[in-house]
Amino acid sequence: MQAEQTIRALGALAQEHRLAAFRLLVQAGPDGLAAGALAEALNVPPSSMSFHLAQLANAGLVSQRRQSRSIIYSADYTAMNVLLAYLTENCCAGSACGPASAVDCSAVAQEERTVA
Amino acid sequence: MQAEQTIRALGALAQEHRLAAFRLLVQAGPDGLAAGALAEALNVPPSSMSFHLAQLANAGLVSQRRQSRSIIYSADYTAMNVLLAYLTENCCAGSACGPASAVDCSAVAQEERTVA
DNA sequence: TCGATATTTCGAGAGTTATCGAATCATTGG
DNA sequence: CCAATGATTCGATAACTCTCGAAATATCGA
Repeated sequence: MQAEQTIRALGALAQEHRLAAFRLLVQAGPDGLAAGALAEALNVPPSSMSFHLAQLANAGLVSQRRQSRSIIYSADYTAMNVLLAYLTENCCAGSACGPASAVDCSAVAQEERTVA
Repeated sequence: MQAEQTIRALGALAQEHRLAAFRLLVQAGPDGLAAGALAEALNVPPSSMSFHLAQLANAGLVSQRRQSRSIIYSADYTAMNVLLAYLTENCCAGSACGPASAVDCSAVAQEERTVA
């Protein structure tokens, strides 16, 4: 069941510090960032950061590797793509969802535009 | 502050019943579905369904309108696109975004650095 | 107006999540 | 081996989320 995995990923990202950490990791690229660096950047105590990183890892959104004394985290792009693919499919209901930017599902919603 | 809104949307979708409900609403299109129909389809008591629909509405992912005795919910594609756009931008950060995915983050480079 | 139907609000209980200091574990340099 | 460094686990607490029955609200049909 794909929804299971999707829910875990969504839940993992649905938190201020975790979303911020993931963003930093995405920007950092494959080199990743150490747990401590993330904690400092986000101004979160190490134990709290560790808790959040564990959630992200559990959701499969980040991977970790030890480098000397540090533990380096890096974003798992594949997992993120799986998530985006699921949401895109379930957002666009089979119709076209702009592959180039994922920002034009609007065309699908006939005139249901409730101008947010 | 875009991250705020993103977190609310992610949190709203990060729940079995709500993700399922949203999926059904997306499939239903602009016509939407009544609260009761969703409750029945998902096998969830009406009061529970109401709770979840309120969360989705609060996150701006669905809109509601009364039609006679029923209250019809429908997916807000725009909100979903905003969410996807945010995730896409924060997923791709300049590097290629996975191949075998329905999402093609290609052109979306690193133009984040905007969140407060 | 009354009764039936569709939904929401309220309230209580159970469960989960977030926080963070202290203790613990792992690795390295000397 | 020992001290220092970087990170995690533990434990307690607070805060939030989910669940769902009962009561309240809104609408319709007769």
